[in-house]
Amino acid sequence: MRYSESFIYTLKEDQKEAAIVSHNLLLRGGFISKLASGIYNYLPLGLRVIRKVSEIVREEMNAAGALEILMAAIQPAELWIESGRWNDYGKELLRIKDRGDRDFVFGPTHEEVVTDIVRKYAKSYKDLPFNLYQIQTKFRDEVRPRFGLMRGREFIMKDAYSFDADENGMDISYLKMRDAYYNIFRRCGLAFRSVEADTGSIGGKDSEEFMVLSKTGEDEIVVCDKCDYSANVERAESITKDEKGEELKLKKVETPNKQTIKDVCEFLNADERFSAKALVYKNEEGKIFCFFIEGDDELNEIKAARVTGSVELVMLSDEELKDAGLEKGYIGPINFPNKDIEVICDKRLENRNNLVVGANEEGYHYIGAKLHRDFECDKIADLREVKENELCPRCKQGKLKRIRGIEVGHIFKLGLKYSKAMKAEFLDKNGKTQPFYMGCYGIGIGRTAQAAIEQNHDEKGIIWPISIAPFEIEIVSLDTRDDGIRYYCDMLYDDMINNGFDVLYDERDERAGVKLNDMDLIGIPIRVVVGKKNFHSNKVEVSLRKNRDEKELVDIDAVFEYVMNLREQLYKELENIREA
RNA sequence: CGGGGUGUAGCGCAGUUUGGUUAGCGCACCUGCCUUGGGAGCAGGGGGUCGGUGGUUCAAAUCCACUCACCCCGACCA
Repeated sequence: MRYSESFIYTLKEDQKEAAIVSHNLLLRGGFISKLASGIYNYLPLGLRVIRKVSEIVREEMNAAGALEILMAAIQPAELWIESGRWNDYGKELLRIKDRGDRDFVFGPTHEEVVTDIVRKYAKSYKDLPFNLYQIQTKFRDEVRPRFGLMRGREFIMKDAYSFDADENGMDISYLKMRDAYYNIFRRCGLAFRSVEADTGSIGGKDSEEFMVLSKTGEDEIVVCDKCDYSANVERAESITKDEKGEELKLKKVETPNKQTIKDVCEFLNADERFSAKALVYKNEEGKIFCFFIEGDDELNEIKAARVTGSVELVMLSDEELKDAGLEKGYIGPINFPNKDIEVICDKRLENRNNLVVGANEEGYHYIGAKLHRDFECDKIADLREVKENELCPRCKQGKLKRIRGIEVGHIFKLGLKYSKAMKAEFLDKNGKTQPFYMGCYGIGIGRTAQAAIEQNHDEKGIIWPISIAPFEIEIVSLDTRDDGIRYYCDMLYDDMINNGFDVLYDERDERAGVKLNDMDLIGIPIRVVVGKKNFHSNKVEVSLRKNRDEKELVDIDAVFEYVMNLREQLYKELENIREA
């Protein structure tokens, strides 16, 4: 593409609306433009990147045996009612009506539609397994869109759905996708890691998220420094060294005006780890739960929601606590005052021989309390948030670290959830009707592109991995009025284009600084600069975006080959990128 | 949805506290000259009615009310 014939508009100044580098650079480089909150237009440069990422995804999906389809973006409400998600999905689901007042949704995901397609056609075990995927625009009416393409409301996603005859088959399909994902993110030049994940509202059994490691990531993940254990904090577990403590007699003590765990423990001269604090939540149906965890632990709300089978948990207000008959600051598990509230204890409490707990009476606590001796609860579960440096639950030796990541992909084993709800069935060898075992696999295309910038940039701009750069090579002509230089540049450009390479040729009548700075901002990996300075000695300058200090003067006749080698080398480097 | 903040030209901003001529600056854009290896210079020029609506006033970007949009922090997801 010749620059003068392109549609590239760069900005010198940082964009106010961008809170993170990658968003700022996408805007400044003229890759995207905002239309509304969380809704963006892809300009030529941005679209090229989206296409590059999509193509890598497509190649790897196809290589894994998946079949590309394209489903309708607008879906009838009936399917969502059938799956039960018309109610469960909530406000994030964009609902629209047609002229006949019939309900539709703009698809945020396609489990329902794909299941509907499959149940119509695939009737025999002989058809299985298969995996259908698409790359398509989705819409989720996020409460808080932010960071450009990172969390848009309208976004491009690759979603794949596997169908198998049995659980074993599903596991194999899942592993195939897992492999494909490793290939995809590696080819995109990203430092990433796959982590155990919570399944969230989509439901299902196992699931893993693919995280691009970045300080600005919205997700926190826990990794072991010895083995390959890694998990989203939402689900991470750990081994803690438990001291049981001395077994003491239960005793009620006065604790006037001491409501927080810290105050109480200080007052009683007790270790916070030997106390149980109460956290009271209600779920979407208004059902109330009281969780007891150790005084210095944090409740992991995701785990808590899963244990209670809730979609969402909200903390009770002071007033609601009072209405429930609970004494704020003094809530304890002994003689718990409200039988309608489910009481759940963190499993760590089982290991303590003496605990400080509230007495359900203003101004009093118990000391020396012990689970199963002095009190019982409805459930015991893992409720706590993992802390840094605790022991790895897998190798039992490494220490856990908390780092941040950007979730660019997510794979799930769905099992029978949708096939049962929507009666998607086939006949097995014995002529028996069976529901499909399903899996679903997503990749955020735009998010992946932006994550690449977050990971690869400097103060001048983007440093694209060659595989997803809008162009692989740029030719900058610094003396556009010199006939010899123009003739040479035109030739070189034509040569490269005719050989199928992606080249941006800057032949604008601008000063050198303007052109070079624009190119640095846009971030094209290989740069060829042709100017008087070297051209008269039959040389041009070639350099890489990622290392501008190493400029090579190449003989004008050898440039084509030199650049082709560089290009090949850059692609090869991607193959060597390891999982972070 | 709760909390905080911002809306003045395509982008970045000043002006608003204390109402008062044709609303200003930088970048970008157009014309000409000049310049051409890291965002040049000179001269000339086009573009906004100050997010919207209503009000107060002789007079509103500026004061008041309502409203909309956007951004940031929290609970959800690719």
